Amino acid sequence: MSTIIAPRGTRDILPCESYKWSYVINTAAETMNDFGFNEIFIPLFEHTELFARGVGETSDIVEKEMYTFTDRGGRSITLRPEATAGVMRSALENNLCAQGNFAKLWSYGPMFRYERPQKGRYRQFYQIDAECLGIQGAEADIEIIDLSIELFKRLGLKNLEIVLNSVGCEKCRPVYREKLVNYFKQHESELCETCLNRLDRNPLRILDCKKEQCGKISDNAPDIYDSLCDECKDHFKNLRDGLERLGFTYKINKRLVRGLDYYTKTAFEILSGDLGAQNAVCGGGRYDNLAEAAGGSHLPGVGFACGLDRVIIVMEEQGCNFGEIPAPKIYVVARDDEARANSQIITHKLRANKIAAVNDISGRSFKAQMKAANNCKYICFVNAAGELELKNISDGVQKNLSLDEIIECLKK
RNA sequence: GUGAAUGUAGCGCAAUUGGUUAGAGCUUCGGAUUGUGGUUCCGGCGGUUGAGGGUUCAAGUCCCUUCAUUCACCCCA
Repeated sequence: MSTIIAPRGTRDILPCESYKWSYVINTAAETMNDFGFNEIFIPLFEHTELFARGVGETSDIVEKEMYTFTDRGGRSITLRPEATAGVMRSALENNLCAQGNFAKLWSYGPMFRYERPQKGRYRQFYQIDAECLGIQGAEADIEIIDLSIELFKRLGLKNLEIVLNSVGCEKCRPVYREKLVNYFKQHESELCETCLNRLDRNPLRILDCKKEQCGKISDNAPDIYDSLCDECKDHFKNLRDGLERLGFTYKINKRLVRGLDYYTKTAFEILSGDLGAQNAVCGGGRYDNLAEAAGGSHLPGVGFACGLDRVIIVMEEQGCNFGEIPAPKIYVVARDDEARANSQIITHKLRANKIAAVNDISGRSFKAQMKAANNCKYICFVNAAGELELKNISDGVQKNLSLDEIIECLKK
């Protein structure tokens, strides 16, 4: 019988790494709080229909990447491939934006997509998510981008690039779409096979094709900015002005077409040069039609998703700080075998006073205990008679103290 | 889903190109020395060479299958 291993594309975040994840999540929680975003917990799975309708039938995610199964009640269920649709569903279901109110929400957790794993890409991967619902104006877009940049700044990430685009709305996108199709039809013979496929289903994505021949054709394709309606033009201008007022530099990329169908107007990505081919650490944009697609009433929104796995890879490569590696404050060393019971009692009492304490519970030698104690700040020696000595490891000072005195000393 | 590379102690690696009982290092455990730890020295544990099949007198090494990892394509966080 072979031993069972983790499924492809999943992995364990082991203790030697998990503290880094806690650090990033804690930093995110602080940042979100400073921006007035409230944490929300939503299910890891939803009705398949939510993603099919919300994310879009023609998106790659829905077409080939979802973990979908039928539950025992015959319902079609899907492990969430992204968070926005679920947050939107929850906001509608719980009337978070009733009576013209808005909601600023954040969340984090695992997402699931059936893809071939590679650097910075897993089948179960983690995202930090922020969504601002109920606000039509570009101030919300600006705040969302500001928030993502501030988060990365606090994490110490360097060499990031903001890439910006507008993909229009339900009024102007069809017009642009038609122009595009007409243009590409003239060059049908030169397009690659996948792009030919996109021509009918999702022509905007041809702009995103990285093949050289398609790229050349796209270079002369109609410009989306010529097709934007006045509202979208204004929105995009307000966004750019706002970002400049905050001192951000960004790049416009007309080729930036988010893979999820629900995006309208603003689309943005934050890229890092320190990843491989999967260089986006954060992606987001505005989705004013998602609520209706999910069967609700009109509710505009803008948000981002930040790839935790990728952020941590970049932070490691850039030598960023992950805070202190957690270690107990004090190690209770049994002087001999007869003192072992006492070491457990003392440890128990220290913990009851909220002092992080450990003792050896594996029968190790005195020397081994001393060695293990080396990553603590203090050592407490115990003998069979229950007498205690406290040693400060950094300066080597050691003195006889009662348990109460030790607790008093460590609480400072 | 496609392509390429890789898979040997817990970890990172070696094994004279097919040849005897698969080796050191780090880690771990024990001992000695050091003031009772972080240095040094000695010793122990640790392996069905990813799995299955084949070729051969002989396979870690060659062939096939399979699983997995890594990187890239596609796409995305």
